[in-house]
Amino acid sequence: MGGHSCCYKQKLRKGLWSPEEDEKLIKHITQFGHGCWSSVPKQAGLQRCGKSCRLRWINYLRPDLKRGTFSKQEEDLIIELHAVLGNRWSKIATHLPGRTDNEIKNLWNSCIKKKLRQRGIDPNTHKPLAEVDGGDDKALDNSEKNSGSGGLQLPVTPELAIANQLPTVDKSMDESTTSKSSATPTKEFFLDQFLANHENSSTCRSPSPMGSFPLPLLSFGPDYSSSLTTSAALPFSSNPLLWLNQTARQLDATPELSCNAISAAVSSLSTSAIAPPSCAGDSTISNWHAANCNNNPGSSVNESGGFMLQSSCSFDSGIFPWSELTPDKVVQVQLGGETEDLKWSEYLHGAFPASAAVQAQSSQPFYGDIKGGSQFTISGLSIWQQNQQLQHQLQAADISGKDFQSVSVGFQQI
DNA sequence: AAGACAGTCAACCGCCTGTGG
DNA sequence: CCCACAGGCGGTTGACTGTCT
Repeated sequence: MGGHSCCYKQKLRKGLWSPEEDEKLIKHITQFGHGCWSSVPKQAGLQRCGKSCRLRWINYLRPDLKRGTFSKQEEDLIIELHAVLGNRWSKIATHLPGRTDNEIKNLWNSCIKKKLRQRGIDPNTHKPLAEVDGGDDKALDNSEKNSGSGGLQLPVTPELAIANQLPTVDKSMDESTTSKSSATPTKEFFLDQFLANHENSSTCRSPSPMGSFPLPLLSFGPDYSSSLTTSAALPFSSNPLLWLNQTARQLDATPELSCNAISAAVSSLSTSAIAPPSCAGDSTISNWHAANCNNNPGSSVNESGGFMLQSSCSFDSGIFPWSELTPDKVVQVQLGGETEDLKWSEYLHGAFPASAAVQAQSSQPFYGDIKGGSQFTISGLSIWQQNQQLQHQLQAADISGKDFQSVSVGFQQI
């Protein structure tokens, strides 16, 4: 695009993608994988730059994408994650299966921000608006500018009020975030651990699907104010995130603090039976693990039992006869004993009842929104899925190895 | 009916980081 | 160490759409 070398060489198309372009890109990637993105447009016969192709694929054409509106649970989760991660949309997106960072970012800017303000909460600091410089728009603008740092911002609690007296929380957070050469475990490391632990713990959940979700105070339901008062006596279990924040802060200040102790505490957070006030019976969190596995699109975990197209199970387990789908081929889909006849084009547009059923069940529409009547066969999709599976297995091994290394170094230095 | 306005969303832009020569 | 390149990310833009007046 614009300033990128891949865009200099020839006149490249910009703007919206045509169905034909989509078709070309899908065909190419499902057959060959994307490999080097900069070579994709050439190989696929597209007058686009590689980055544009990548974006189009990631944000729109990928078969493991959810489409459609966000559920209330997803919105709550985004708010909670934003309170922890700030504007790191890609990180937030990894916790929402089938959602892209772009989608989440758009939702945040167009919708959630407004909702939070209506609730009297500053969307950037997650504090009551009254506390953000009088809560006027000017103050909002200022805080918005500061929000990009992804600082750890939490709702105001008595503990946080104390915590806020300690200096340079966000700064140290940012430094720890950016100075990746530092071998000392950072707050972010523990936050990641924290989140990861909860993702993991959600896979062996107690009967309540939300039983282990640890961010009760980050819920902005009507009982928000009551949680402010009840959390004071139990600094650890009642407000684990705050505890984590403070502990991590102590860690910054006192590196002699045992890393093991922190890790153990973080782990125990995930197993503590904290029931968040506003998320019971939520299916989104049921998919939290799947979100984790969404880093691995080839994974097929969906413990809620719902149909999740994001995962390879949809493609590889033969639920849908992808390889046989053609634009006008009639497909039979069995749902609850009833058989639905539908065309592939309807399939793509999510117009068949199954999509509605699936949507109702899991708040996720089927891969239904490919624009403009793209018509193509998807015979290569399972190949793509397999490639993805392989790639992500390799990546996962690599990442865990790196993590292990950095943790080891961190332990050595403490 | 038509223009104004607001909301949504796909796509672009520019910057940063990692990697390989 | 420097440079070029690719990929990734967050911020922003602009087209489109729906609603209101």
